[in-house]
Amino acid sequence: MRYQKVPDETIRRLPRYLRALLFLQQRKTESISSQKLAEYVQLNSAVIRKDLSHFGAFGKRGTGYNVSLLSKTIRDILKLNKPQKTVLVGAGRLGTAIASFPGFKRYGFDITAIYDNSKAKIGGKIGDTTIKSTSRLADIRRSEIKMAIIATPPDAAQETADILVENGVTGILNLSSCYLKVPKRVKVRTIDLAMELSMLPYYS
Amino acid sequence: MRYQKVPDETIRRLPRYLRALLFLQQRKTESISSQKLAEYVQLNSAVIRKDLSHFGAFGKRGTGYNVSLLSKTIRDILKLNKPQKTVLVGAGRLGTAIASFPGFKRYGFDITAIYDNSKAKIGGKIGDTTIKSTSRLADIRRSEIKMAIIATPPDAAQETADILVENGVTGILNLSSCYLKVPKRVKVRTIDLAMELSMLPYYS
DNA sequence: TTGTGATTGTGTTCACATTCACAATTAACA
DNA sequence: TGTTAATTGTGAATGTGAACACAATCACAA
Ligand SMILES: NC(=O)c1ccc[n+]([C@@H]2O[C@H](COP(=O)([O-])OP(=O)(O)OC[C@H]3O[C@@H](n4cnc5c(N)ncnc54)[C@H](O)[C@@H]3O)[C@@H](O)[C@H]2O)c1
Ligand SMILES: NC(=O)c1ccc[n+]([C@@H]2O[C@H](COP(=O)([O-])OP(=O)(O)OC[C@H]3O[C@@H](n4cnc5c(N)ncnc54)[C@H](O)[C@@H]3O)[C@@H](O)[C@H]2O)c1
Repeated sequence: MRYQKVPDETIRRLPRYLRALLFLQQRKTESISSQKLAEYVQLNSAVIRKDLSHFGAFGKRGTGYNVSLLSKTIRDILKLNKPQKTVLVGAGRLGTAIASFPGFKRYGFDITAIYDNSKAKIGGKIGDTTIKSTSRLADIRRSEIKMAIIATPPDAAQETADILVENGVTGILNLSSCYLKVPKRVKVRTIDLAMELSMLPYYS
Repeated sequence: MRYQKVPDETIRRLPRYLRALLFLQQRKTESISSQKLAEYVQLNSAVIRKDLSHFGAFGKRGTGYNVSLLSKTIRDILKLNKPQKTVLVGAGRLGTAIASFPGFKRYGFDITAIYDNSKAKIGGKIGDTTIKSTSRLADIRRSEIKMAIIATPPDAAQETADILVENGVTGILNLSSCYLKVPKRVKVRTIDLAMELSMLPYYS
């Protein structure tokens, strides 16, 4: 697959399609038109068709897309078919909320390791997973962990990212309020809820 | 101010600038060039200059921008100068993490009301704020609350949004995994952490 | 006052993303 | 088998945002 050719915006939308498709699968819907899917995900139907066409033509004209085929295809594209082992660093309020949220499993993520640097937290458990000391963070090298979630305070985020990247992580969801410097091969998505909230009053 | 004229992307970036400026103010930095600011927020300096130019010319050529003036100006633009009273609906794991996070205050948000529909939670407290029953959610009409954070399960999100909008809310940060239908005058930002994470493996 | 070095503000160009619109294709059915 | 209605896949048109590049401006020093 030629990554260059596919727009970033397309990749960003694929999970939205997948979420809708998983919902439709629960409802035992067998096929769906781009038009109907567009309503679910609040987009123009042409966007959906063009997005999907980057990866081949798996719609049927006159009918639409087969829900389970499309769902499987998108999971393949996004590499979500095999469980993605994921590490969480920072078992604070936000980190704990994330670690105990069952919803990630549905998208193929498995939080198999949790690290924190607080004596009070190390050794404790979230669900079945024991919180380990960040002094052992480099241990992830010997696992198959490629994905990471950073939920530490901002001033610990960069050093955390450095260790993660050194030890095999190629994707980071960064929830701390600062930007990270990483090699080009590593993909970082930074979400600061305070930033997202701060946009809203402007429009009022 | 003519909202139409200013690109949405610009508004989305202003909070990033503000965050960097608040940091610089702590460091007692008096002025900053677009070039330096660009490094902090990981953007091209021309983007910053163009963004700011939509609202006037408050930079000094040869010197850069006055940090505290720019910070105040952006807060004015974003309407963050007066505390924005905010309601949280859904005091679960994510909601509790948000309600107990002190960082929102720095951007002018004040979570003055929390609602949940669980008997076990109603009457409890997060910090100084008592969790109230969603049956009383319409009470927010008599407050000055314009902003809302939805952290309920997805199937309760739409009905929650409807009540919020009916009672004066014009901005919603929606953390539940579904899209909301609201009147055009209401601005919604939907963040589903599972979606954000799902993009990452593609690039690995 | 004049020259110098830095930096803004912005017209222009370029790149990308969205929307339109329709020929091609399929399913259903008479 | 042929006709109809639906829907995809996609070239072309349109819209939007990012990057470039430089004249205008400013601080400051000689
Ligand atoms: N909670 C929110 O609503 C919210 C909103 C916006 C942004 N954030 C950001 O998310 C991050 C986490 O927020 P939170 O509310 O969970 O904070 P928190 O203080 O509750 O949790 C931080 C956790 O990180 C741990 N930690 C500190 N240094 C560490 C290190 N070097 N290595 C590993 N772990 C370390 C702490 O022991 C703690 O458990 C922060 O950067 C915060 O700015 C949070
Ligand atoms: N926790 C995460 O990491 C995470 C990640 C991605 C998405 N989400 C989404 O965020 C939302 C909240 O997640 P969570 O982990 O905090 O869930 P949670 O189950 O811990 O909390 C949900 C809370 O909402 C309350 N609630 C239920 N129905 C309600 C109603 N009608 N009105 C008001 N309150 C109601 C419940 O009593 C509970 O306190 C969910 O939609 C979830 O899909 C969470």
